[in-house]
This record gives sequence, structure tokens and C-alpha cells, in this order.
Amino acid sequence: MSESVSVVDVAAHAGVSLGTVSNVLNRPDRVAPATRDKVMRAIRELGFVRNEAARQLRAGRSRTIGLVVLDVGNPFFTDLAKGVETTAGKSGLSVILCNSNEDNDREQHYLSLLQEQRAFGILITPVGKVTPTMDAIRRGGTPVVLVDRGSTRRQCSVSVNDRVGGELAVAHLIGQGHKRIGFVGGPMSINQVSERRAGARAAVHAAGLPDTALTVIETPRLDVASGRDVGDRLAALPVRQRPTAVFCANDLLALGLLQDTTRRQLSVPGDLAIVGYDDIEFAAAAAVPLTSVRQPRAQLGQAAMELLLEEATDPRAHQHRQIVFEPELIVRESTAR
Amino acid sequence: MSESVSVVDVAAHAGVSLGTVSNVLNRPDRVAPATRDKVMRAIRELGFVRNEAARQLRAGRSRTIGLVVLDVGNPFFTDLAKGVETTAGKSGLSVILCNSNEDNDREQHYLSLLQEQRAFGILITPVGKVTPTMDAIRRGGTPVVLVDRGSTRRQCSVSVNDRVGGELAVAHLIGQGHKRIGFVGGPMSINQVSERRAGARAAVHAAGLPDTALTVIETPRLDVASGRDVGDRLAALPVRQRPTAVFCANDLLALGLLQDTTRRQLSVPGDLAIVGYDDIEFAAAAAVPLTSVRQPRAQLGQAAMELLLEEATDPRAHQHRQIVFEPELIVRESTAR
DNA sequence: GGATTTCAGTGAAACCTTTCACTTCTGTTG
DNA sequence: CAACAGAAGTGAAAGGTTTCACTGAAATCC
Repeated sequence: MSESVSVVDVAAHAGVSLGTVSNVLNRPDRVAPATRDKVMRAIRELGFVRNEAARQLRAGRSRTIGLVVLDVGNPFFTDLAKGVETTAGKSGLSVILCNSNEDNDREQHYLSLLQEQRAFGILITPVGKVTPTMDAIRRGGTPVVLVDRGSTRRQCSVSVNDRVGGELAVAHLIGQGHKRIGFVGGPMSINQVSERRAGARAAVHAAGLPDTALTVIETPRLDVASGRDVGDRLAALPVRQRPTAVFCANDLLALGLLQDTTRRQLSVPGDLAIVGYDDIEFAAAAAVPLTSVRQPRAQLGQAAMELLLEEATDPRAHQHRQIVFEPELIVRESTAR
Repeated sequence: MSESVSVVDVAAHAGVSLGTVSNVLNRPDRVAPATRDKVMRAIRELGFVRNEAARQLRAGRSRTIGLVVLDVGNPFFTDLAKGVETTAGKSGLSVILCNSNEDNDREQHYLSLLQEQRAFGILITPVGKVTPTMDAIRRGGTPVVLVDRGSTRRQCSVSVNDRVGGELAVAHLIGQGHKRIGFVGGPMSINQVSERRAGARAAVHAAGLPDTALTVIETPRLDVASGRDVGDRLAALPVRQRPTAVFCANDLLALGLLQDTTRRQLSVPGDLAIVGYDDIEFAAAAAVPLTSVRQPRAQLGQAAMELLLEEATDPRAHQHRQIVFEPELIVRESTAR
């Protein structure tokens, strides 16, 4: 049971004032060693545990930062989270990982929650547009950094150039001789998806191919199951229009599609070349090792966390910054000639 | 800026007492509709956001439950987390996902953190033994449920029968004619790993094979990189002793090993048959689709959460329970004849 | 040796919510 | 019509921490 022990109890037990106990906890150097030991012993003997809620109440903000991602099931985001967490830990902050699941309502729900908790700051990959809630939170003095998503001057963001990523992927496919290319991804309301598509378009144009060379296949989500379903839709196309290569907006889709393609006894890359995006660890271990656009996941998380700290530490002097990393194409068998 | 608005401000603005504002927030039916609207309007106009810290301080415990897992990068745990989160959400609880990273110190760190936060409850897959801290937390009145790990009568747990899982896997390999089998996994201090190995041993004995038929290869971690390193160690064994099949303690190891095996131009299952564990989504999409022992991940999370709620709701009447699920072998090409 | 600084420690106030015993008022009952 | 019940609303107290202006005592300075 140990009916919650407070600093007052510790103070009484150690024969000092409660202010001294607080000093032992927060500025041990301001307390004489003998007293410090006495207090420490009392803490141990009573099994005192600091009450974070009371602490927060006093401080006005918590020591927790919220990381809102589109899908915890996607290794891209867990790797990102690791980067964030490591950096946050160094400053004594903890991270609460929130899974919006590509759903606006859930995103909103988590934002409210974080607001009520007086989060130290928020890192978010928004499902759609930057919402009024996010603006309200920032106006309330809580730093909000956009992750994996560029932004305008008015807020901090860390992203990878998705347009370039799309271009790299599709230019590579065109270089391999493909003339009919599919773009697989969705929903288009997710910024990264539409940017990657824009990059794909740009590559098609740059190569002098007609608009029709790019077939867009929109998926409901960015997961393996959606990727699997794409097989049917490709098969339904008349052979003359059917892409000979596809660029998937992430590796999960690519792996799903690859699975379905294999099930249909089609060869990759012979019958269909596939490029993914993110270069998650499983991409290299796939049935056919996947060509993929690599993003510096952990650095992305680290950079975002650093921007957040910067803004939190000195909000007055802070200048919003936009950090953009460059993606890199990793070529593997799924697009070999 | 909006210098934090409190219930007092709302009350003043709406021309009611602060008690009424609290009633509007917590028991709207006790307040006359007209008053309710007045208060709601004030809340909106002032942009009032409940301070969760103050709320918690009053309530004595938070509305957050801690889920401590071995590796967020392992899809097994993110699927588990989804199950936990869905169930928690229905009761208005949120989940904070903590990654112990198979490290005792980090585990301890997160437990202290959760203790300071007066977590509503804790779900944990312990790195090693059940520690004094966990016992202390439970004695302090916070429910602790062991996940993916059996236990004695003295605490709640939800697990999958790892011994049976190990038996299934190895019995299957023996059934395919293999006489020299490897067990890959570690560290052995992780309970699931040693249980799976025990199951493997049992299967070897049951088949009347000698102890030496099972070669144990201990890995430092349960991740893809460790799996990749196993290839070297296998290759280093004299051919007569080298296993013709291995059972990996999880799919990450299996995928890593598969990757390395492919790199060495060895065929799976021809030169080496591989069985994994967990049946994560990527197992089916692997270079050679992986035979794996499936665990009911989401149900595991759900059941754990339900036990936790049960214990939290009525600690007096609560009887600790141990729920054990049965694993299932999913056979794919990596062990085909 | 008196004035000043430093050190160690004190305790009240503030942070914001929820609860609960209490007051007022209106409408009902015998 | 007196007595009562129920509904609506009130406001002080409690919950645990940190901060900060403050006191006493010891050490330092000229």
C-alpha cells in the first residue's frame, strides 16, 4: 500500500524542513553533505517517489514530448522514433509515441491529449494539412515541429526532399528502359505521397515521355495489405496500358505488391520492376531485394528533436528553420535489368 | 502566448462559481442546460484547456498506462502495442510506449519514470527476471501485468506457450528429415528465448535424437543484424557438425540469417532450412517466405490490457490470473523439402 | 573588531483541479 | 400552509512539489 509518501513526510523523518528536501532533490550541491545523507536515507527508508504530476503543475509544463506518427507498424517511423528518443533522453525528456494511424480524428485526439498534458513540445507527421489545433498549440507557447514534411517560414520542419526522391526513382526506371510506369500510393492528402508523385511526373517529363506514361494507382493506406491489393488492379489493366515498372510511395506497399506478384507467378523485375521508398531494413531481405529510396531516418528524428529543443529553450530568439535532407537511391534486384 | 487559462478564469468569465465549471466538465447532467451553454461558451472564448497535471495530482493517479517492450523496431511488439492501445482507448486511457531495447538499465529507468508519473498500470515484457522495482510498484498499488511471459501465482501475466512453440518448430524440422539442428537466439536471460530453446530440446529428445543434435548459437540481441552475423558462425563449423536446419528465436534473426545465407549463394531450404518465430508480416514477404511460429499478437495485447483493467478496477477482489495462448506453426517455403 | 559576505536551511505561497458539505430556491405533498 | 424534497449552484479544502524571500550562523575582509 505505502500510502503515498510526500516531501513533507521525508522532511519530518529526516528532521529538516521540506525546502531542504526539495533542495536535495533538485540542487544537491546547495546542501551540506551530512544533511544530504540524512535526507537521502529518509527517502530510502520511506520509499519516497517524486510525484511528477505535482512537479509539472508547479513547473507549468511537462518533461514529455509527443511524437505523432502515421503508422507505428511502419519501421520507418520506429527508426525515426529511436532517433528522437535518443536525443530527447540526453536532455532528460521522455517521448510518448502516438499513432495517428493515418486518421485525422485520431490525430486530433492525440493533439488534445498532449495539450492537456502540457507537453514540452510536439513532433508530428501530419495526416493532412497543418490544422488550426496545431497553430493554436504553437501560439500557446508549445513548440511544434513538422517531421518528414516541409513547411513554410512560419514553423520548424525537418524533411527529406520527396520530390527529388520521386524523380530519382522514376528516372532510374526510365533509365532501365521502361516506358510505362505506375505510381502506387495514397491517400494523396498525405503530403509526402503527392510530392513523390510530383517527382515521378517531373522525371517522366524530363525524359520526354508523354503524361500517359505514368499511371497513378491510388491506395487507401500506405501498408502491406494495400500493396497486395494493387496486384489485382494492375492485372485488370489491358496489357498495352499495363506498367512494366512501378514506383511505390513506401516500402510497405512495395513489399505487399511484391508478395502478390510472386503469388501470381510473375517475375520481378522481369514482368514488373518495383521501386520502394524508405529503405527499411526489410527491403533488403525481401523475396526480391528491393530497390528503394533511402531516407536518413534516425538523423531526421535527431534533427527534429534538436530544433524542438532550440525553440523550447529560447522561444524569443528562436528563428523557425526548415531542414531538408536529400534522399538516395539504393539499387537492388527488384529493378535489375 | 495565452497565459494559461484556469477554471477560475472560465468561472469569472461565465459568471458562475468554479465548482460549476468543474461540474460542466465532469458531470454535465448536474448542470442546467442554460448554465452549461454559458460555461461552454466561456471555455471556447478563452481557449481553456484542462490541466492534466492538476487533475492527476487531485486524483492521485494518472490516466496513462506504460507499455515497456524489448524492441519497438520489432513488428511483433508494435502489433502488440496496437492491441493494447485499442483496448486502453476504450476506457479513456492512453498508452506510453517505452523501449527498453533489451537493456536492464533502460528498463529500470522507464520503470522509475512510470512510477513518478503515478501510471495507472504497467504492462511489461521484462528484459530479465522480475525485478524488485516491479514488486515495489505492485506493492504501491499500481497493477503490473507481465506480457509475453508466464509467471507464478503472485502476478498477472499473458503469454504464449513458448516451450510448445519451440517444440512445434523443431518437431517440424525433424519431420522434414533434419538430424542436425541449430537453435539461434539470445541472450538466454530473456525468458522467451530460453523457453523456446527448452522446447527445441524437448523435441529433439522426443524424436530419440542425441543431445548433440541441437547446436545452440547464442546471439547478443534479437535483431536482424545479429541474425546476419550468425551466417559466419555457421560457416565456421566443420561440415559434419554444421546444422542443416535452424530454428531462430524470432523472425528478425531468421530474416537476418536468410539475408546472409542468400549472400553466400546458399539455397534455403536446400542448404539450410530456417524456421522463425512471431510470424511478423514481413516473414511471408521474405526472400524465401519464412516458416514461422505464429503468436496471436493483438489478442495478447488486448488480454493483457483487460487483466490490467480488472486489477485496477477492483484491487481487493482481484485474483491474479495467468493467461496462456497456444502458438501455431505456419509452414512456408523456407522449410519445404 | 566591526562590517560584510557566504553558506545552510526555513516555510509560506503558488500551481490548478476536483470533491463535498453546504446554501438557496422552487415546487410538491399531506 | 407548514414541512419537505430535489435541483442547481457555491466555495473552501486538499493534493505534492518548487520557488523565493528570508533568518542565523559562520567565515572573511580591511
